[in-house]
Order: sequence, then C-alpha cells, then structure tokens
Amino acid sequence: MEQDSKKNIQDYEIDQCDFICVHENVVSQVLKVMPQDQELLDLADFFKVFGDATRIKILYVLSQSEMCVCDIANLLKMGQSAISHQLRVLKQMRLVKFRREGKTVFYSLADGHIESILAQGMEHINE
Amino acid sequence: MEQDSKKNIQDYEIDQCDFICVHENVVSQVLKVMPQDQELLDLADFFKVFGDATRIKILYVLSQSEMCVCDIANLLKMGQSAISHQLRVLKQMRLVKFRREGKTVFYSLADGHIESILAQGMEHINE
DNA sequence: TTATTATATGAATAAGTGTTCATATGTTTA
DNA sequence: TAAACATATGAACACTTATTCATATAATAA
Repeated sequence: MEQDSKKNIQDYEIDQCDFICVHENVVSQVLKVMPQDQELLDLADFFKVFGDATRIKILYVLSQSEMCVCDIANLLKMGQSAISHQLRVLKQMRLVKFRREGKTVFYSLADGHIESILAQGMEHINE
Repeated sequence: MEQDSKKNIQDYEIDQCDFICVHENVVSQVLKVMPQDQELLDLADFFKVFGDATRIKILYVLSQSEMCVCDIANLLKMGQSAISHQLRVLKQMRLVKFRREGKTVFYSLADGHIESILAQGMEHINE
C-alpha cells in the first residue's frame, strides 16, 4: 500500500525540481482553474506595452488631451520617428485611436480603461 | 509685431520636428500637469514586471493560493532557477511576499492591487 | 559532522526591444 | 505639376532581459 501510493505520487510529478517537494493538492487544484496559456500570453503582451517609459509618457499626455505626433515629440523631447514607432505599438494593442485632419494625425486614448490602469499603477508605487 | 510674435514662438519650440507643427497651447498646458519624470519611469518599471508571461503566470497562480517555489515550477513546467529569478523581480517590486517554513519558502501576493490590475488587463483583452 | 533538500544567485548566452537614420507615403499649397 | 510638410516605416545598432548551468546558501535529518 505504502509503495503503491508513493508510485502514484511520482507518476503525477513532473521532473521540474531535482527532488520531490511538490504540494500535490495545491498544484492540482490550481491547475484546474488556470486560464488557457494563450490568454496569459496575451495579458503579458498587453502589460508589456505599459512597461516602457516613452509609451507611458505618451499615454499620460494623451490622457490630458488629444494630440498630434509632433506635439508629443516636442513634449517628450524626442524624435518624431521614435514617437511614431511607439504610437504604432499603442495602436496595435488598441490603446490609442486617431483621426486625420489634413496632414496632421491626432491621437487620443482608446477608452477609459487605460487611465484607470495607469491610476492603479500610480497608487501602487506611491505607497 | 508680426515678426516679434514669430520670434517668440520659435524660442519656445524645441527642434524635435523638422518643421513647425506644434500646437503651443496644448503643449504648454499639458507640460504644466506632467508628473516628474522619475514618477513616470517608476510607473513604467512597475508595469514592466507584468509584461512577461512567466511573471504573469506566477502572479496568477499565487492569486489562487500561497505556494512554494517548487510548486510554481511544477505548475508552469519550468526550472526552479528560472522561477526563483523571477520571484526575485516580483519581490523587488513588492508584488509578492514570502514566509519561510523550514527549508521551504512560501510566496503569496503582496496585496489586493495586484489581482485588481490583472483583472482590469483581462477585461481589456477580452473585449 | 555529513548528507540531503529547497531555494538563491552569478555568469553566459540567446532572444527581444527602442532609438536613430534614411527614406517612403500621403496631404496641402504654390 | 512641383515643393513643402506631417507622419510612417524598414534596417541597423545598442541595449536589455529571460533562461540555463553551475554553484552557493540555508535548513533539516542522519
């Protein structure tokens, strides 16, 4: 009996640690409720967009006002190309929207989520 | 008069765009309310921690239950060292806390903010 | 003490990312 | 039409970062 039980436990265990130190009950319970791998990858990609100072600054200034590329570049004291590249990233992740007016393109935040997430982040770091 | 005005405008403008395309009123207004540069850098660093699939997964499993390093490694099918390295990052950003029990170290989420931010991210990507 | 186990960490490597430069696209004005 | 302007984009380079490997540290058991 003792031996059978041990055998089964080892069958479940993956060889990730060199030795057996797994709390089976916890692991199997959490495995059940784990979202699909792809969803967590998407979530990481979403937050990755916030994880860059330039993009954070862009999002912040856009939370104050709609703005064209050149305005943003001037505000952040950065090149137009750098800003344009980052706006593309923000666009792809649907964090900003834009409208064209002649030669100028005005960008703005896509929705209220963005400001809300920024605010929560601020709360955390100011604790 | 006309000339003086133009001169002043150029004084304000930074040479970020090749040509003058700045909306001065917007730019100067937003400049007033911009947080300190360091605060936005910290905010980016904070979100950077969420911008990695491994760390997102760790945060997710810890949102379900306190867990030891080996448990996490098994759940994510990754090496113990990789998990340990990432837990250090999470620890430094005060996203997880830990308690020692003999040889084992149990990690858990530092506070409720974390789950809240994860949930908001999920909302956005599931739209 | 020594052996075993759980975790931590430094170094190395591979993969990813942000900016710059040059240039292309698209719009307006002359 | 050509010239000027605002933005977009591909390529290159420097920089960052995640994982692995080997090893160190720390706690327990023999």
